[in-house]
Amino acid sequence: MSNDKRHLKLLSEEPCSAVDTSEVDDVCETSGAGDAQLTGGYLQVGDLAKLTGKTVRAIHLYESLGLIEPAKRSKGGYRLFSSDTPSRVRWISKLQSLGLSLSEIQGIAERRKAFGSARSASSDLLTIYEAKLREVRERLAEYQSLEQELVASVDFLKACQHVCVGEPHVSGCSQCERRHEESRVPDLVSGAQA
Amino acid sequence: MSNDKRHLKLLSEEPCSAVDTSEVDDVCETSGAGDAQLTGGYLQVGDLAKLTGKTVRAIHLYESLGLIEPAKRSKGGYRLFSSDTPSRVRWISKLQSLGLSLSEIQGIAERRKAFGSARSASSDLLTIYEAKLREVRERLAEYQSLEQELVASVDFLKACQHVCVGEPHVSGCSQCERRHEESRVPDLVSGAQA
DNA sequence: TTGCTCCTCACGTCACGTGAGGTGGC
DNA sequence: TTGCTCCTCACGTCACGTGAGGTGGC
Repeated sequence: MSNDKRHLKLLSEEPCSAVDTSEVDDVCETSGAGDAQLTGGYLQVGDLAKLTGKTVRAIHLYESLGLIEPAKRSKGGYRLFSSDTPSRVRWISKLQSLGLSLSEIQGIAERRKAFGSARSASSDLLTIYEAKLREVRERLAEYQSLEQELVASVDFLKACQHVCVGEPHVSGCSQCERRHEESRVPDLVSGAQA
Repeated sequence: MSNDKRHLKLLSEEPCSAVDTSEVDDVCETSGAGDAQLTGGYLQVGDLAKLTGKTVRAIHLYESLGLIEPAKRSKGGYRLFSSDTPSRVRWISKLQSLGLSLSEIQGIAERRKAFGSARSASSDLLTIYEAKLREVRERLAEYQSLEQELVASVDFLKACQHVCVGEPHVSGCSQCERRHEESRVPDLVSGAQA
């Protein structure tokens, strides 16, 4: 009935690599030309990308939408981000994983600015997260049933491999399937026939 | 390191509604103008859409890509689909949920046609499904950690509601958070600050 | 000078969404 | 005739991808 067209993108978590020689505790340094220590503690866009698993293009997009902002620019025009930006980008990423569009995320950010009180700001987030928690649990159930169907399909196809001796033609599959007595043919197998 | 840009769309399962007066066992009839019994057992595009939770536009797209095909057309040009098409569309849908693009699905369908033997056709599917099973299990783990972070964030924000008495300004949140002694501030909460 | 990273356009892509203008079928 | 469903273009959308052509910084 409802046309739920939500996309759910999942994060590649990319945790900080262990070596961390800096005193700033929220930023993992990467060795090389873009090292934050060479840019006075700031992160270049490539560093930010690596730390968050996003592309440079995506980060440019988030900036153009007002979701993040470089602390300043180098004299050559390079964006220099402060050390709390990775956390901000991860926040955007996780909200996307929860099915929010970038314009919905803009809305949340703008409401947060508009709210006078901390109480109403946190209450706004609370409402959203409670709803998303219910949705995520539904998605989890759907994924688990997909997992089960994959398991059933793999089992079924392995049985095919044993039954189909002597290289019969593909067109025979629809008849053959009726002879796997064990159980019903999974959608992932039956749908594969044109 | 790797830029995994997979989208995962989830299905709205839309199981057949119970009432089924037809003899065809794979199709649930919907009452009304589009009733398959009025079109000689065939399904109109709107029926197919309802049965699969897809839009008419999506079904047109799948046809243009050669993934499905109407059994015939009415004299007025209406597409008439046979009763096994819903299963085919659900197959497409589930492969999309597994992160396959429509052109990848085209590839699978074309290879299936090209394969001479049933054995090699099922072995092709088997390879794909085994890989997808591993991916789905990774996604499940990621979703579960998202769920946990949502739970932690909801708890945290509820604590905020109790701590923030007297309508302090939002800007105070970053200081306030340090006083919730219980645990670390979740990304979903800390990232919300600009 | 070399090599890597960055800059700003700006068009391309994927899976549809959304009308526009018209016709079929009971 | 009315109302619902369908038809075929064809442009729009969302979150980027992917060059093009040029410059910064060690």
